Amino acid sequence: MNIGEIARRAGVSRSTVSYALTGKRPVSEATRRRIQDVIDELDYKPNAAARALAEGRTRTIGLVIPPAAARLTHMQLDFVAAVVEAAAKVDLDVLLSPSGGDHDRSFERMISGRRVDGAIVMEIRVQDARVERLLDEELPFVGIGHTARADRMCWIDVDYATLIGRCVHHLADLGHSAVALVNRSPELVASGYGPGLRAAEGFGAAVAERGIAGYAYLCGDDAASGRSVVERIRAEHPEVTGIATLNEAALPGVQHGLEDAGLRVPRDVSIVGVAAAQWAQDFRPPLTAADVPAQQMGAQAVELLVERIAAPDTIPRHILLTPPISLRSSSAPAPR
Amino acid sequence: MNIGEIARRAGVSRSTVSYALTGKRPVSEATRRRIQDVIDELDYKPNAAARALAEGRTRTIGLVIPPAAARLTHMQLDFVAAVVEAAAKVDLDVLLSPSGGDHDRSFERMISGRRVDGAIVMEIRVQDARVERLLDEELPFVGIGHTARADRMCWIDVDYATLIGRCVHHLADLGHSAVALVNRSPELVASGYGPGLRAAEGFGAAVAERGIAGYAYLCGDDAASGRSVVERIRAEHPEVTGIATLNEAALPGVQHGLEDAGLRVPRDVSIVGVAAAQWAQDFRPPLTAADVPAQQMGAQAVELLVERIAAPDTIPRHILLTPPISLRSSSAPAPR
DNA sequence: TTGTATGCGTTATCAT
DNA sequence: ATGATAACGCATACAA
Repeated sequence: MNIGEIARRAGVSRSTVSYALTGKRPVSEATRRRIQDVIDELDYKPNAAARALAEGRTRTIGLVIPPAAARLTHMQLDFVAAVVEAAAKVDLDVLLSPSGGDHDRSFERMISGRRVDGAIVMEIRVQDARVERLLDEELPFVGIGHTARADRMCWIDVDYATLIGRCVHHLADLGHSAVALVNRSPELVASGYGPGLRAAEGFGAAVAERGIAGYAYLCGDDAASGRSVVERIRAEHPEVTGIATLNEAALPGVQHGLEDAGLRVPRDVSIVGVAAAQWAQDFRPPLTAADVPAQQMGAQAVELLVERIAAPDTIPRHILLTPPISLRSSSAPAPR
Repeated sequence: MNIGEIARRAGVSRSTVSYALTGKRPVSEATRRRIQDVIDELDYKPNAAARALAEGRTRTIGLVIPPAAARLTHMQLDFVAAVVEAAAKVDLDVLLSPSGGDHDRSFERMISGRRVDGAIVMEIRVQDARVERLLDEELPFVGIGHTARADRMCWIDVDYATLIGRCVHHLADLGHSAVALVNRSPELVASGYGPGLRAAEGFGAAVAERGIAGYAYLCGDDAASGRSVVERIRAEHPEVTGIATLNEAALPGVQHGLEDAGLRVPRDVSIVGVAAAQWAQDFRPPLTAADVPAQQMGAQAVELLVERIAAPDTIPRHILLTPPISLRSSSAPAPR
């Protein structure tokens, strides 16, 4: 079923059908109805590929997610969900590309095949090949996270340096004098993962400012690693009574590890994190944390992208969020 | 950059370039090289929409996910991840459509716009408008889950009736004489959600067979509901010492609720579930559960779909999985 | 208000 | 082994 067939049955030309559909040209009420009847009868829908070819746009956006998708964190999952919902709301389809490094086939198909009108890229690294690729392909995009050269792109991010700093201050305020940072995985941070690097900075600055002892640990993004990082902290710095973290996935393991060591949260050890709100609430005990508004961010990313697609040559906008810390039950005054 | 430009610069016709690219017709080594050089130089990639239009296929599959995407369970997330990975592996792109009922715009775009060569539909209900739609549109698809008329479609599913039955038998074997089923949400089950209905059947059959007391409860897919269902169970049937569930999302709340009531797992109450393996392991205490191999299922769904796209008129294949229960730490002999 | 003709970038069917 | 050319289904500039 194509537009020609509709035109034939309605006794009009193809262009009239097309215009009746798009409304880009006035069509008399009579013929409009006649056409609509035929369309309804055969339930005709224009072919997306043909339309994309003729129109030069696909009405689709790409969403570039981390490749090891099975290990998406709650926060990442919330981003994906929010992006998909927000896109659907403005009648945009979402094409998923699981790609991290460069030269990824699905990423390349998306970009150079012009399968999408624009893209949202998750888990941006400080230097990111995908960003370079998108820039020189001149495809509109927005990052969730930003590169070192932040001015060249459109992005939305969370101010991890400040947030982890606030975690430290909160712990210091509670009287903790030795704290540890449980950062993301060694591989991720080594590859220049922005939040990891910035969290480390913020942590260093804050402990220096407060004059307390601070020890930064890298930790794999899984429960087992969380467990073992606790063992390392206990062995190397048993005086630590406060933990700041942005590693959601490790936290259940951290919790188990503390339990194994006979330590209770928050009586013996306080934990303060940066995490998705929903997740922080459901943690046990409910986690004192800077709640990252992942859903809102996903929706805003779509907004930014839509803007950018409409006006690709304006200067890139940025949004940097610094959500407040929500006090819950995982932090308490330092034990005496 | 289009194929014509490549042809011009290489001094050949467009068709020759096309054939050099697809290999569907022999091309002399000399011209092939010449063409390839031009292609590499301009890094030309064929336009996806044009190709789709000419070829009649999009090299894209649709993935229909539940609409309230923010609340995807771990198991659902694992499906999505597995599908995306498996699809990427065979150079298929994935278009996401968050749609539950019928008449969903993104679903309709996908189907009638012929944006995809086939689709994978998650969270199938016993009677499912999307399935009907796909059937009469004659678009190849496979369901994760099956309808009442299972023979008409291609699907892969988990045998919830049997698995929940096994949970009950496991509890009975441990001496529990009063058990409860924590099912999925009232809305979901009321709308004919297969796993919910089949779990209830399996539960009923098993408690009858063992001659123990069994109480089936519906429960929203969230922690708060989990908490309140425990309160209800405690109030109405305080003798219950065993819980069988397929409601992952409620389980943290169930756990909290039991704690609030001063009950410990598994000392006072045993919990046995049907859940994603990863999640069951990370639960506290590690959950005795039938581990749903979500990743494998996602990959198999893609395989089935690829098969079906290649041969749409063969009789539909089905895969019904019954993974064994993995004993972990959430189940123990009934308290005396 | 409506119709005609052309272009979008490929693939594929004829020819040669 | 290669070239011309007609689809593919729609949008739109140009005519009437």
